[in-house]
Amino acid sequence: MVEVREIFSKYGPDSQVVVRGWVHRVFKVGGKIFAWVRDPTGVVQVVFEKSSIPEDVWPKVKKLTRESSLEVEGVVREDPRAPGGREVLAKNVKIYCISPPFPIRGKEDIEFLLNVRHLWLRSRRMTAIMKIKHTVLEALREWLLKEGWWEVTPPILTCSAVEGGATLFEVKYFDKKAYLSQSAQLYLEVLIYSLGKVWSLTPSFRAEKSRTRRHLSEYWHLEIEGAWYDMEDTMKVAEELVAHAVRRVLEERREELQLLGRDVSKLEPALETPYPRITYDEAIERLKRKGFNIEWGDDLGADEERALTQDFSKPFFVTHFPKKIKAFYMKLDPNRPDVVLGYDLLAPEGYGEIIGGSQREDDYGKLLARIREEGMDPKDYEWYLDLRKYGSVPHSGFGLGVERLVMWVAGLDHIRDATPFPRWRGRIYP
RNA sequence: GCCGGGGUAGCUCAGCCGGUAGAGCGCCGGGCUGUUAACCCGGUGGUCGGGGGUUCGAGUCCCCUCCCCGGCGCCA
Repeated sequence: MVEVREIFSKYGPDSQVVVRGWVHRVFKVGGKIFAWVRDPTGVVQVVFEKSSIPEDVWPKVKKLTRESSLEVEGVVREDPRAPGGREVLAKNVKIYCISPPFPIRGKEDIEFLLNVRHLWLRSRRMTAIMKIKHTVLEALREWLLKEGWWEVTPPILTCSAVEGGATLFEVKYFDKKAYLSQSAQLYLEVLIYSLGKVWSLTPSFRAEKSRTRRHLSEYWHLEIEGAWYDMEDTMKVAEELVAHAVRRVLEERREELQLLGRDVSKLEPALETPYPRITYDEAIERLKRKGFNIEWGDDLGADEERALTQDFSKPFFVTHFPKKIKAFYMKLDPNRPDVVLGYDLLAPEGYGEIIGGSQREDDYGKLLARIREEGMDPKDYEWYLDLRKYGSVPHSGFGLGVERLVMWVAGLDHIRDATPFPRWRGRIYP
């Protein structure tokens, strides 16, 4: 058994090969049948000639359809008329399954494709994206393990909110109510007291009916938390981590990026760290100069974020946001208590936020005050507040949206394609 | 939640001032020994998203409703 890719590298003309896979496309021309056979590594043209295969096999080959599965035994030969310059002349074939007419032929609209997502995922485009995501995930893990971060496993079923109750998915938990995790952060904060530097990769859930191309209801969330880390320390982690992932993709997924039409020169500046840093104050100034009607204290909307990304050719940080637009757990800047020691990392080319992080409030009294200020019930955060009583230390962390990162790296125009089975705006099928 | 666009054959769509449903592709049959979205001939194809109303007559006009897509907000 050989991989299709190997026919174009390792196995030259006249090699005897056996390949198996799926019929990507089939053309029937008189006494010849051309089938493009796809496996996970590529596509090769297989030629069936009436005289080249056993007589009893021919009628079955005539029935081949798109996405039929088969195993072909044949000889490699060169032919300029074949895609890629090589093809396999079939000597024999075992057909596993003749498919009924395949519903996807390339002109379908997005709604239809989403309903047949289970079949659409076989496309070369989706395959390329999934391979890129694989490499991104591998790179993220590789970097963190190399740098001594402990991988931990926080719960998905949780008792409390992190980002606000309105966006929680509620589930039945025996005779109680529980919620699907929106973030592992609070649990990671628990674990730094024993492990110091921790990270996790988990699904996170947000019940917002977001109608944007940058939001999923279920997404893969990579979060880190480090004891004794201040804001700047974790910003360094963030930029090195992202740069490493981009480096890995550029090294290992060139072919896939090319298939997607991704301009890799747009990615190369991200290899070099540090990434630029601007404060929220400066962002507002820049936006005012660009003609935006925005005041200090306003959150950065999609248009504003997009406009800022035009000023940079690589990811960049925006830091020190007003406290009223950020979460309660962020530490206030001791020199300027109206802003937090928090940051976003925005990807260029209009992609925007891929990481959000901060130094955490480590003072019991101040954290309690912030919880009350936000109108939340301190009772729900008793265990979290405990962390500030028993050996509290300065600490910081961030969350990275894996699909956001993949979307930017792969140059996708919608986040739903950065995950095989997108859950967003209520979609749950297939 | 708000704003905009849409739902007609398996798929992509057309359907004018209301007059009784169309094309291309697919599929089926036939032909073709180099196809690259093959081609040629013949055949097949419909709860016009759902409900109600106006009308002699509704895909078309009106009301209600469901679903999908794009944008905003929220965030990673």
